[in-house]
Amino acid sequence: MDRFVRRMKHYVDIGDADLAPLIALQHREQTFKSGQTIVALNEPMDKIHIVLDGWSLRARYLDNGRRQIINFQLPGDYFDLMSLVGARSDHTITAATDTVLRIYDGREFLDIIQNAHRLASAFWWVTVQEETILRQQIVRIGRMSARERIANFILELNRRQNIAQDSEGDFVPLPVPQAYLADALGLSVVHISRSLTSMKAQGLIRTSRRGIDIVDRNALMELAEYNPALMCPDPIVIAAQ
Amino acid sequence: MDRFVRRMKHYVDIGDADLAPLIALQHREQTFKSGQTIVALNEPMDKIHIVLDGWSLRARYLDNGRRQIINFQLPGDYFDLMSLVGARSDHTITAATDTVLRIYDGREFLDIIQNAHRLASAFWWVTVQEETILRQQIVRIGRMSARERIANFILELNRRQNIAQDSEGDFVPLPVPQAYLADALGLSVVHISRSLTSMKAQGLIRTSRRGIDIVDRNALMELAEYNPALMCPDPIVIAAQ
DNA sequence: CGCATGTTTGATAAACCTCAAGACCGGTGG
DNA sequence: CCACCGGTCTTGAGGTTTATCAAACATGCG
Repeated sequence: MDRFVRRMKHYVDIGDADLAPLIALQHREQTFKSGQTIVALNEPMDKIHIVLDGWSLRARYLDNGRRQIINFQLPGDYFDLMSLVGARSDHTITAATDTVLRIYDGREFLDIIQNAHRLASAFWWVTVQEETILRQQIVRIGRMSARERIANFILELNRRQNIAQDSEGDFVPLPVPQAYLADALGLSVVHISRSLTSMKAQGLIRTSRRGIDIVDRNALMELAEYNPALMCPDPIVIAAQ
Repeated sequence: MDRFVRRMKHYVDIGDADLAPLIALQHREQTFKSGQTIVALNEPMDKIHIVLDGWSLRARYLDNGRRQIINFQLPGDYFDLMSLVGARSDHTITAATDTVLRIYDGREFLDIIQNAHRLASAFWWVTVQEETILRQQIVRIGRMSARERIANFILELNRRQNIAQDSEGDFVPLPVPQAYLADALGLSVVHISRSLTSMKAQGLIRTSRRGIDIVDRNALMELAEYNPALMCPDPIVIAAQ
């Protein structure tokens, strides 16, 4: 529950008392092996998932083996409004690494938040954040060069990671191969590799097997035209009724 | 209210009685000239907008004059979850054509839907649809060729238009210049023009000053890998509590 | 060590962009 | 009614970015 609670508290002034009904709500945990499907295309979504450990991803597959990764879910992420209205999934959700999920029943979850306005507020925030991330992804792949996309994406991952674990580090764990980056950013693996190499040569970042080190954050932010304020709007909570 | 109600009824089995509180809710109408800013970047969002006539658009601007249009709002569209939690806008909203909006106060709107679960359900559906549109936009610009993007986008506009006016036509009004298409699809105006020309030559579409005619829908759908079922999930309503 | 998986590098090709000029079109004023 | 004007669309030529293919190189693991 840890990182998830930390994240909600980051958005909303919510106390343990408010969270109690959620904690009391029945749930189960399930582990998925890397590559395993969590929610298949067109499957009715009636469960709420929360990532406890690992990364999952949303993606759509085109012919010619093309894949577009819509976004990644990091620990603390992953709650889906669609589950609350019982829609069918318009994309696939897959474990990007070995992943541990906490799973609630959508119907029961809905009952809880309908009667706990502070909690509802918190989940609206999560949904707002999710939309912001989608919009940012559109800007990235629509109008940015390869290097800009990568810089921007690294900074976003860093920001999300730091929120989830309440830290301030400059290291961005990247537990997936570069091919995943490619499919997220609409580029080829080869070009990702070349761009990373040039960014390393320029002293912007360092890479290792486990992730990326931000060396020159200012330069990276300039390259990425990254404005964290736009990614993480101030928590302004509408008081519960 | 027309097209907006029609749209909600398309998603949710909602009667006039359910809609009554919304209709009774105080609101105003406002007209924006083409190009006028409706919501500025970083402005607190405390109002709910509904497009009565015209198109508006969400966009982000980068340096070098680059613009990425995130999506268009057509008549009947445009409700923003962000307004309900009082977040600041992370993008600009602009009138793409002369536009008439119906505007509610976010706080009052929230009170209404918190006490009308069927109505809340309907708005969740609208939000789910919005997210679906964002995801589709990501797939388009991330992994599709220029012609595929255009084909896909035309079909989506056509679908949305048909839902809003409960029609089945093959004509897609396009009240904005091709430069807008370019900024939405992450392409240059020149390449948009060339691609449209080649699609006309191939007998897929016809163009006129006012819009695009779908000539060979099947071929267009194949080119676009377009699956309407993924764009418009079946309305499965969770019964109001 | 040998294998599978992932990354880097090189060479070539395709897609798309930019710049620039010309054509079209709708509206406006004479 | 015509001429002109601004905005938009089209076409051409040449350049840049990115993709593709293929091979070499690393790395982790049994």
